Amino acid sequence: MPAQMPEIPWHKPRKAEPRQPLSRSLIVETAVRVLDAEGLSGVTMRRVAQELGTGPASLYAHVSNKEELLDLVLERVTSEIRMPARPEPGRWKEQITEICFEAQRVLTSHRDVSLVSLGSIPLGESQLAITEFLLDLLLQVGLPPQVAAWALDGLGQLIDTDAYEASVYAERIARGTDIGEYFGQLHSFLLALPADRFPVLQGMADTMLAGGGDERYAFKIEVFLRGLESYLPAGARADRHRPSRHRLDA
Amino acid sequence: MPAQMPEIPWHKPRKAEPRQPLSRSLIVETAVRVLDAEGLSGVTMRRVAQELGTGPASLYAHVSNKEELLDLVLERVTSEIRMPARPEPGRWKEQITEICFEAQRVLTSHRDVSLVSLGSIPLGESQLAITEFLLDLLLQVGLPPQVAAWALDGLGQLIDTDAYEASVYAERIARGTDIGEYFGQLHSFLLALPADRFPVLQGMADTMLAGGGDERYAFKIEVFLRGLESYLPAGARADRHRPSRHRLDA
DNA sequence: TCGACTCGTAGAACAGTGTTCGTCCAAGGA
DNA sequence: TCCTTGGACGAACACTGTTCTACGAGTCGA
Repeated sequence: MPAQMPEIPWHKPRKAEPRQPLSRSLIVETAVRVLDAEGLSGVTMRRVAQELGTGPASLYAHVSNKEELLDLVLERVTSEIRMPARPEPGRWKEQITEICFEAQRVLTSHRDVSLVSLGSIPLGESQLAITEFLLDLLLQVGLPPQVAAWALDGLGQLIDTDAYEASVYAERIARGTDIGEYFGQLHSFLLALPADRFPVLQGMADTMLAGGGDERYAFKIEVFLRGLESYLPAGARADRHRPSRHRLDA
Repeated sequence: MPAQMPEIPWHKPRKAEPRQPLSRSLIVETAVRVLDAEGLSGVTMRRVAQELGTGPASLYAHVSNKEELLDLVLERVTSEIRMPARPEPGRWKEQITEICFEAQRVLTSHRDVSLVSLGSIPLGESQLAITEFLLDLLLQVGLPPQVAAWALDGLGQLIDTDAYEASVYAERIARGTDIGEYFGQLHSFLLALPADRFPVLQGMADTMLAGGGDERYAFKIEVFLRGLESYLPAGARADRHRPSRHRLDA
C-alpha cells in the first residue's frame, strides 16, 4: 500500500459531515426547534440549515419553499393537539370549549406559530382530523349540515386569531415589556380621550381592559356556541340543550 | 449680473427635486398608493421612497419605523369606513351587520392591508370612533357593560380575520389562479380522503365548500349576534329583540 | 450682514432575507 | 466498467429594514 498522498490544500474536502442524512422530517423537526427557541421570525432557511450544519441551498432538495416548510411545521405542531376519544353530544358545548383551550395551549406553546395558520386552508392530516371530529360532533348534536360546515370555519378562525393575539402578547413580554406598565399606559390613554367625542369609551376604560386572555377567550367561545345553539331544530334543542347559567347573564 | 459659473461636474447638486416637501401625510398617502398597486408585500421603504423621488433614509425623519408607517396606513384606510349617523338600537343586528360589510368592503379594497390590523390593538382615531359607536349601540340595546366590551373584541377579530381571508383569496386570483379550478381541486381532494378515517368530512365535501365569501361572512356575523342576544336581560329582550327568521333555521 | 445652529435630505453601507445557478460527489443501474 | 441521477452546497443575486454620516438650505441672534 503506497503512502497516502497529501490533500491538495486549496482543494478541500467538500463538506465536514451532516450527522444524519438530511430529510424532510429532520428539517421540519429542526425548524420547530428553532421556532421554539427564537420565534417565528427566527425561522429562516439559513438558521435552520446552520442548525443542521449545512447551507440554505441544501434544504431546497427536500422542501420547495419556505412557505411549504412553514406549512409542514404547522401540521407537526397541530398534531400535538390531543383530541377526546369520541364526541359527547350530551355536553357538546363543554367539549368544544375544552378543545378550543387545548388547541390554544398547544399553539401558544410554540411561540407565534399561529400566524402561519391565519389565511391558510387547513388541509394537513391532523388539521383534517380535528375538523372531522368537530363536524361529527356538531352533526350528532342535530345542527343542520350547512350550519355545521360553516360553523367550523368560524370556530377555526376564532381559535387561530385568539392564539395569535395571545402569542403577540407573549412575545411582547418575552421582549421585556412590563405588562403591568403597558396596561397602565393603555388605561390612562383611554382616560385621556376627549370626553366630547368618546364619552362611552372613556367612561368604560376599566371595563374595556378587564379580564385576562383566558376569560375573554372563554367568553368569545361561549357567545359563538350560544349563537350556534339557536340553529338547533326545536326537537334537538329540547333534550340536548340544558341552558347553562353564566355569571354575566341578567 | 455676472455670467453664471458652470457646475463642477463631479460635484453634483445634492438632489433632483422632491416636487412637494416630504411630510408624514404625504408619505402615508404614497404608501397607500403603492399598497393599492402592488399589495402589502410591495410596500417597502425603498419603494415608497422611490415613488417620492428620494431614498429610503429620508423617510425616517418623518416616520420612526416601518411598523409605524403601516399603522398610519391602516388608520388612513380605516378612516374610509363610513359609519351611520347614529345608533339604532331597534335594529341593532341589522346595523352591526351593515357596518361589518362596510368595513370589509373598505379593507378588501386595499389589497391585504388587513394583515396589519391582526394582532395590533386598534388605537387610531377612526378605529376608536368605530369602537365608540359600536359600544354605544350595544349599551343602548341593553347588554351588560362587560358583555358589550368583550363583544367588541370578538367583533373586531371577526372583521379583521374575514377581511384578511378574503384578501388572501383576492391575491390568489390576482396572481392568476383560476378560482374555479382551485375549488375543483379542493373538492376532489376532499372526495379522495380515506373514507374510514374521514367519513363525515368526505361525505360533506359539497356542503363544506358551499357558499361564497359573503354568505359565509354573513353567517358568522349572525351566529355571533345571536349569541350576544342571549346575554340580553329579560326585559330588554322583550322589546328590542324581534326574532328574525333565517332560512337555515329548522 | 454674518456666522452658528438647527433640521430635513440623502448616499453609502451593514447585516440580514429567500431563492437560484452551477458544480461537485457518491450511489445505483446497465 | 461507464453513465446517469439526485442530493449537497458555495457563491451569488436581488432584495429587505435600518443606521451612519455628511451635506444643504433655512432661520435666528448678534
